[in-house]
Parts: sequence; C-alpha cells; structure tokens
Amino acid sequence: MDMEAAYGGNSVKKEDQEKKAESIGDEDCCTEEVLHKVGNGRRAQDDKINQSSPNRKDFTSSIQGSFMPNMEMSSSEFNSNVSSSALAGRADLLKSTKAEMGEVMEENQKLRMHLDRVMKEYRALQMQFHDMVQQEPNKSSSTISTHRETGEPELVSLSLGMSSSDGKKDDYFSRKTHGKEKVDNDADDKEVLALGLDCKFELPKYQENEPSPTPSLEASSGEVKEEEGGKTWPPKNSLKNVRNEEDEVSQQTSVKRARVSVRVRCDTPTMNDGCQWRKYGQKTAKGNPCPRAYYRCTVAPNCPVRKQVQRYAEDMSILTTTYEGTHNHPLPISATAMASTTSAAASMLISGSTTSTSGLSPSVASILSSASFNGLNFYLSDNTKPTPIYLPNSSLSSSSSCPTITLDLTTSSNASSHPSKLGSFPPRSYSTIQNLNFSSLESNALPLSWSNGVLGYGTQAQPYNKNQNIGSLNFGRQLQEAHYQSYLQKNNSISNSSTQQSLPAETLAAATKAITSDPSFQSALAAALTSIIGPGTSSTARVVGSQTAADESGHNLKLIDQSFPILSSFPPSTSTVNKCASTFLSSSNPPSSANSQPGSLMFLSPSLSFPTPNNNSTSNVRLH
DNA sequence: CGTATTTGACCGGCGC
DNA sequence: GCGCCGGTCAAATACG
Repeated sequence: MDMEAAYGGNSVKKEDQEKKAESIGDEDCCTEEVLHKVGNGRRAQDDKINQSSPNRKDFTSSIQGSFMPNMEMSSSEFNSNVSSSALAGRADLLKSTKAEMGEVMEENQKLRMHLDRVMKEYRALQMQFHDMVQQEPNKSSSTISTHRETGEPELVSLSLGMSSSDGKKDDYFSRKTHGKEKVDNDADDKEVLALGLDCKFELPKYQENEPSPTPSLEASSGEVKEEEGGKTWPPKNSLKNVRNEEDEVSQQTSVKRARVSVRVRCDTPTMNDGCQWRKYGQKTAKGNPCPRAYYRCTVAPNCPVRKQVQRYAEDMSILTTTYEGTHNHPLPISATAMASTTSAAASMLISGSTTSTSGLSPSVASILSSASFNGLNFYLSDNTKPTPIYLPNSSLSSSSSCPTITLDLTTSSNASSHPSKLGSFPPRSYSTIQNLNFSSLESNALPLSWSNGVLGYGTQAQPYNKNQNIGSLNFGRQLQEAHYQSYLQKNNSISNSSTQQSLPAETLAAATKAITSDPSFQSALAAALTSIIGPGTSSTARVVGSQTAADESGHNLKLIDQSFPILSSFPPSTSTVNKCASTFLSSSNPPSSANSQPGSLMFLSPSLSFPTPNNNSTSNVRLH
C-alpha cells in the first residue's frame, strides 16, 4: 500500500483497507507459515530418511533425488532406481524405508491440502481486499464530487484549503483582480494549497493532478504563494480559473485565508515546531504590548509559509503561534507533529462553516466539544468580529474573510472563559496543566533518534534532513512504545470494560457520533491524533470505516482521561529562537512533569491507526 | 565572511 | 482623502 498517508475520511477508508490488508497480510503470514511447515516437514522427512540409512549416502541421495523434485515417483520407480544386488542384504531396511516413505508422502499430502486450503483462503481474502480497494476510490470520488458541488474543500484533505488549486486561485483572483503579480506559473497552477503542513491527505486522484512532490496543503490557499521574487504572496492566477465555478470561489474565499493558531505555554521565544524559521519582522500589534514576531519558513527558499509569534500580554508564558500558508517542500519529520495538528485544526475549520457558527458541522461541534472537554480546546476566531460560540469548554467562531482556528494547548477543559480573538485573548484560567508541553527542548531531548525515515514521509524528508540535520524527530520510539505498552496494560481493564472511566457517556457518544457522521472530521481527528500520539506508537489502534468506526456503545472510540505516554522531543534547531519543543508528555514522564496534564485530551481509539514506523505493515499514513 | 536578526520605512487594506 | 493598522521589505547590525 502506498506509504502516502491518508488521514481523514479518506484516511479512514484507507486505514480500513489497511486493516483488511493487514489481516490479509496475517493470512499471508499464515500461508508462509504453512509453507514453512511444509518445508520443515520435508526437511524432517529428509532427516528421517537420512537417519534410517546413515551409512548409505548414495541411497539416501537417491531417495532424496527422487523425492525432492516432485514426490511423484512411485515405489516401483523407486525400486528400479536402486540396485537390488546392492540392497540385497538390506531388504528389510528398504521395506522399512518404503514404509516411511509412504508415511512421509501421506503427511506431505496432508500438508499440501492444508497449504491449498490456506492459499484458497488467502486468495479469497485478497480478492475481498481488492474489491475494497476498488470500491473505496469510487466512494471517495463521489464524496469529492459532492463537495465540489457544494464548493466545500476536499473532504478527505486536511489542507486548509483547496480541493483544487484552480478554485482557490479563482477566489483569490476574483478578490484581487489587480493584484500585483499575475505572472502565469504552470508550476504554481499545479501547486496544491494546503496548510503548510505538508500533510498529504489528498486522494491519489488529486496527487495525480498535483505532481509536485510536496503538494502541501495550504491553509490559506493561494494567499501565500510566493514567487521567485518572493513577493507573490497573492497567487498568480490563470484567467481561465477565474471563470470557473464561482460558487467554489465564494466557498474557498474563506478557506484561502484560513489560519491555524496554536497557543501553548512556552518560555522560549518560539516553540520548536520542527521547521526552520527566519525572522523577518517584528511589530507591536495594537492591544498587546508584546511585540509580534514574523517568521518565514526557510526550509525551502521560496516556501510561502509564515508564522506569527506573539505572547499573551497577561501571561507571558503563553505563546501564540499562527501559521499561514503551505509548505512547498517536504517537511522534516520533526515538523510533522505540529503540521498534522494544525492541519487537522485547519481541516476542522474548513469542514465547519466559514461564515457562521451555525454552519459548523454538528459533528465537528460535538467533537470539538468533546475534545475541548478533555483539555484540547479549539477556537475558531473571527478576526473581524469575534463572536465565539460557547460549547462546553470551547468556543467556536468563524470568520468570513480570515478564519482562524486556535488550538489552545494551554488550558484544561475546566477553563471557564474563552478567547475571543487572536492576539488579544481575554484572560482565561491557565492554571491547569497543559495538554501539550512545549517546554524547553533541551530538557526533553531524547537519546533515541528517529530519523531514519521510518515513516513513509521519511523518504521525502531525507533530502531536507540531510541538509538541515534537524529532521530527526526524537520520538524515542522505543521508549515511546514502552510507555505505550505500559499504558495499554495500565488501561487494559478500562478499555475492556464497558465503562469509560474518564469520559462521560454523553461526551463519548457525541464524539462517536461525530466520528461516524463526519468524514471530514475523521480526517482531521486522525491527523490530530496521529500528531499527538505519534507515528511511532503501536499500530494496534486504527481507524476503521465510518460504518464501523464506533459501535453503539462507543467502545471503539475511547477518550481516556490520561495523557498518552508519548515523548516527542524535537532536536535543537539551528535557529536560536527555536527553543521550545512540542513535546507530548504523559503524566508519567518525568521531564517537565510540572507541565504534564493528567486530564489532558486523549483520544485513544482502537479504530485509529497509528502505524509503526518500522513495521512491515503497509502504512498509508504520512505524517506531514 | 556568511548568515541571522533588528528595526525603521514602506505599502496596502480598511474604517471614518 | 486621511489616518490607523497589520504586514513586509531591506539596510544596518549582530553573531558565530
């Protein structure tokens, strides 16, 4: 299976397929095992024969020679091959050998039958798998077409925007017909807008359309297109695009300006999100005495991605990082966590309405509520008119022109207040432990480097890593898995029991419903969870199809009120400002334990797939 | 010396 | 049209 990741609705389906494929793989293993057994059987038989006539190498070899090639030789043929004079004195031995031969052949027949049966089963499963694979693209395409009709962004894509580059450009162009740059750029046309997080959740179909190796997502589609001159933030447009689908234009207008803001506690100037940034400006924004720093991605020369970093005036330890744009290059593995998180958020933003809270998908709202309940708060901020929606422990608002989703990683769900606007957050209770620890990198550095491209992404990331040497996300996979194992053990009883200790039934039900009803959110959640839990964890959990994503009791979706034992330390960046590492720590993890949050969000669902980097399973998840 | 950061100037959007 | 504001540029500066 393609290593390219598939999150989201698409990913769900793909992971479902993957599950089946894995089961087939298991079957394959069984087949191989049978074959192995057969081989062993043959070897055992050979040994048997050898033992029966240890002194007769020629005889033994004769038997083997006749036996091994096709085992079809009859005993009469066998007899003809053996000199009767040479064996005259050992007729009894020959008899016994022939008897053994009969037994061996009989056993061999049984093994053959067994093997045939297994092979049949394997082929049947394989056929089923192929059928599934063939059916899924159809479903996906239908879904896409549906969304295109409605002008909504691609369902399965976690990109902030764009289902197609055309639409996005149209939008931008329509709004800025006199934009500074209108240079036609074929390459640009092909570029996919995605929230720069370079998460490839597009369907293969779209990938075909976008040959670019890094058709990243662009949160603000188009808006961040930078030409070689570096000044073409406005995407160049092709007039033909302008003419196309005005409804898409209207729809994508909001998409194109989408931003993802991440609020974390960080004592360092910026949090290390795995990317390399260069500061190009600083400004003191109105309403916040703390200067806002502007960074530009320097991983690739023309990467249009920008980020703004600003501290919360009332709590200097809180750092808000706003991402905008799409990476046009492979992301280092270390950047994938944040990337997928923000992508997921962006996807939520997109899947929800862009104009009003009422437009938000109920499923999204419910899941946001659920997520917020567990400590991960999402905010959709309207920069122009902050009218947050009050969900349990979270607020949602949307913007018509520049929607921003805020991932509040600083507070628990117990926070009573909520932010209304980026850059000027109202005071809120940050007293509780943070969910994600973006504490100092140094303190969390792990000895285990996970930089060998174990992820599918790795192949893309490697070129970058080679140069930057920062592509190693020190997830500390072994340690991580160890934690996960212990975690599973620790919570095994909980998981197996009918009661969800930490999750209210209604919350679970809402989340389950959301998962099952909103493919878009499935993708978003998958990405978010993957980013949080990390790709290095056990692959036992996986996303199943929407039909089976959660059973009625919600057993397949578990919100566990305990931090998942994940360590993801980012290696030091060359940038001096990148001092914070986005580290997801469990309460059991000593480093920065003060920041760990027992009540942090933990979506741990057996239905969510978190492929192990090194497993032989066909991972379809690419973290970026 | 090369690279990154700083910082004042500049530009465009938006509201009045 | 004017001023405010956010965002960006680019020369100057700092740093390794």
